[in-house]
Amino acid sequence: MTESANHDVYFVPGLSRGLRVLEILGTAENPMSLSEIARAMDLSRSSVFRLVYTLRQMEFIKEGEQKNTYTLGAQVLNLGFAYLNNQPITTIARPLLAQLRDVTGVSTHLSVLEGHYVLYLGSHQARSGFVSNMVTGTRVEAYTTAIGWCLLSGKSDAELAAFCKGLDMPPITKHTPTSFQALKAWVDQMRTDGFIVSRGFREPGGSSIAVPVWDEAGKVVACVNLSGPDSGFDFDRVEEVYVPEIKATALQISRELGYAGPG
Amino acid sequence: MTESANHDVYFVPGLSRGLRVLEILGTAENPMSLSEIARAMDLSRSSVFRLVYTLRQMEFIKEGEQKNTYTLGAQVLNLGFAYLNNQPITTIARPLLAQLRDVTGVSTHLSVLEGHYVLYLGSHQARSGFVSNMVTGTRVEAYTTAIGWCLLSGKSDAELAAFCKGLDMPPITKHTPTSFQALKAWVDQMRTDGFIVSRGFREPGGSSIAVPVWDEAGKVVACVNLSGPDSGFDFDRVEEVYVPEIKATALQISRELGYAGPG
DNA sequence: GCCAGTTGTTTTGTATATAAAACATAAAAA
DNA sequence: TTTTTATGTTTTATATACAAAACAACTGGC
Repeated sequence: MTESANHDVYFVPGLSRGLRVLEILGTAENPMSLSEIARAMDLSRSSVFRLVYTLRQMEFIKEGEQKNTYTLGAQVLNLGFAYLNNQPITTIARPLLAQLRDVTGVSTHLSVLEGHYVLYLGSHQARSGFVSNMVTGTRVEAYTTAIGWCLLSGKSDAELAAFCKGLDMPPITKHTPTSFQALKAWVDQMRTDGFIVSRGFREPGGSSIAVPVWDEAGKVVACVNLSGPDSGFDFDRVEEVYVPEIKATALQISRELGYAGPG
Repeated sequence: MTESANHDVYFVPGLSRGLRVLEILGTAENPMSLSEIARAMDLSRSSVFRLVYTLRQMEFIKEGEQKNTYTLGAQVLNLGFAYLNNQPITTIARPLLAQLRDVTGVSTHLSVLEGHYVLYLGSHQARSGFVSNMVTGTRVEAYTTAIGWCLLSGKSDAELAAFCKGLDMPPITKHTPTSFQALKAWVDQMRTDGFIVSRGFREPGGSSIAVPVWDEAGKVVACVNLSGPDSGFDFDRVEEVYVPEIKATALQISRELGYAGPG
């Protein structure tokens, strides 16, 4: 992230800086002026001028309402959705997740592991009641949620240890694992049960059920989950209805990915 | 788009090329090798090597399944959703569109005008029946759809003429306007009625109802629409139920944007 | 085995992207 | 008003990003 560390021979500063301009405009909630960007990046105005000039010509940024201010342009949306569409799993899963939502009446989500984070690729919100604030593109620290443990269940113990190495794990709730051993305990439970039910593990009052999706090599590549506020969950139905339904959906997605193993 | 035309003094080639790498990887359906990218861009391998090196360090691209191949990285998703979140209208509209979907039982969409295209910012799909393939990020030529005419209804005739200038308008269906005059006729109808009903104007068998959203300056900034296959539409209810409901939703969004004009 | 073609990587002289400084304009302060 | 401060833009000497060429590693064909 820090640019000053990148003194590699092959580094292209113009590109790196331009992308940082986009990131900064993305996190800012208001359009920024050229000088503001320059200050935020600790770069000369003349350099930022050229970056902005280039980005504007490529329509990756556009002028804000005020003159001489800039926001992200629609072009970046194209890239974002190109990314999603390049993940074949999203198009496979979309109708199946909608179906699962309709059958259960609970919000459904598809997510993958990206580095140390759970990345939500798609959601179908419940028709009524409170809806989850997890929308496509959201990121959550994997070690803090049942969905994360589900996604980690495909890793070997060695890989899991590597995953934890250098990761500091502050607790979010009293259920949060704060060490490799604690995390492994959750992951082990997931491995043996084949699913995991979270009751307020990450958000007090919020529950979810997570199940893994496998690819043709038998690897865990994604996670399907139901989630919502406790009030929207019928806990009597969890084991008999929800779990079989979500497992069936996850298996169908896995099958369409080429998974040939057991359900 | 073509790079060779950009010999401006202020242009930053490294940035422009890097973004083109992302665009190319976005449109490719398979991960690409360094050499493939170089050929697609008509650039030396050594230059692409440096671009790829930089993009990889910034996690804007990542290695594909095969070695020495690359795909878009999750970082571009961040940018895409940062763009969406920077559009305050999306967060305002989301719950209202979901509500409208529930009331009418038909898929609802929010869209804006981006250049000559209608850009879909958000959708809530119908619970049953066929669902529209319009998902967030989709683009459609504005002149071809009722939604486009709705978004254009805020422009003056002069602006509309400028919009048409240099735009070639091949017909998609027999309803497609192929000239400024024909387009203006549709837009005029939209202006007087305050809504527009499309029956197969763009897609045979597909219908939609579109209504504009205004901002605090009274400008048309977005369009709310219901759409679905004819089979899912109850045409008897259009004028009495659908139109009032969608108008109410659009007005509420407009109000939350600060619009103070008449409904 | 050999050879030819293709790939990713490294080197290097030179064209050029760059940041400081100068400039122009506008807004704020005195 | 004049002065000061901040902003976007242009210039320019210099540091450096670049493309060609050379290289190493791999591939497929014979």
